[in-house]
Amino acid sequence: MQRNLGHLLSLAHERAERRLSDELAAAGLKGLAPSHGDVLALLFRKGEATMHEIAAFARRTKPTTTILVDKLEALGYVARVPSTTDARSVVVRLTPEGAALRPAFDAISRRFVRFLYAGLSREEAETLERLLGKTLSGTSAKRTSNLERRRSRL
Amino acid sequence: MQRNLGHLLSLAHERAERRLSDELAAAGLKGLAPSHGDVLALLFRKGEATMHEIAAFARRTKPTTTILVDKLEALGYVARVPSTTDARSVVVRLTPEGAALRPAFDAISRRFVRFLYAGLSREEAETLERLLGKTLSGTSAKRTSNLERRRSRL
DNA sequence: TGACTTTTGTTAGATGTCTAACTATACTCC
DNA sequence: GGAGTATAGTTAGACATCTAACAAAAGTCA
Repeated sequence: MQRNLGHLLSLAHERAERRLSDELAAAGLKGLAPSHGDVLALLFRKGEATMHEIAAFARRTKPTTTILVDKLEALGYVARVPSTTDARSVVVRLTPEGAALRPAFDAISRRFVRFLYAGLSREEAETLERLLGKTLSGTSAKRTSNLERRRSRL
Repeated sequence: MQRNLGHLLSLAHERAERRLSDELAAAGLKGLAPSHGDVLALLFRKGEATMHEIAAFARRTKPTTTILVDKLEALGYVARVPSTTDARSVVVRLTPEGAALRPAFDAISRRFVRFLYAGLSREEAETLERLLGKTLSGTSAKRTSNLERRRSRL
């Protein structure tokens, strides 16, 4: 049990998460977790997104997404706007304060990638990604489909 | 950001955790999380352990370990016994009920390993482990040392 | 058109996790 | 041997996360 794949996966994942949290904190975004970063990353890319889209992108459940966006909204980085095309739907947009985070975020992202791949040659990195991808195939990789799976059991 | 190592690591880790939770639930241990499994795994191996040893093995903080053991104790699987050699210390032992879980645990463990390595040849598995290990080196891998690091900053 | 189902998002409650702070015991060293 | 430091665990409080249950709007279809 000591050096198997499960253990290595845990270690690697925890290491990555912690690094990201530390980077976020160092950038003055002390309260933010990696998940909040995912939300912002999507908004930087798309400008705006519904709760549903954010949940799918960040691979979190809808309740979790609600809380994630609540926090970003409380911090003034995003705003909820009612959708004009679907009254059930909420559109989340970056505020000017949120948009201003982009340069810091891009820097964090670059440093994080450098951190992750440190010590690996390009070929090793590709092999690692390929093999990791291989273990993933065969199972649904999206959180959403996990939810569906569970639901469909009933 | 979409197919990088960080993302793959998240997916692989979440997939593994979920599988383990599902296995635990399927074995009738519905309330138990993978961390509880780590505690039990150590006790199966060593018979008994202090809170400190459990924390190190499971790579959780001491408060988390307290709560983990609280739950296992409430479920009747372990018991806290005061240490005879160190009055500060607590020794955690398996109860007969806890010891009875062992066969089910071993089965889960075997199935989990099979699940993790499914689709990988032996050579691929070794390569994956080696590369994953390589990304890990250079950073402290133990949770405990993270705590130390933080403390020593002050 | 109206009933049934699906989808969107929130609320409620639980849980594992963390940091900070505390108590109590053990260790160190002059 | 007593003061200062280190170590073992717990408590308190916060937070991200999940499942279950809900409200409201949209889609489906006879």
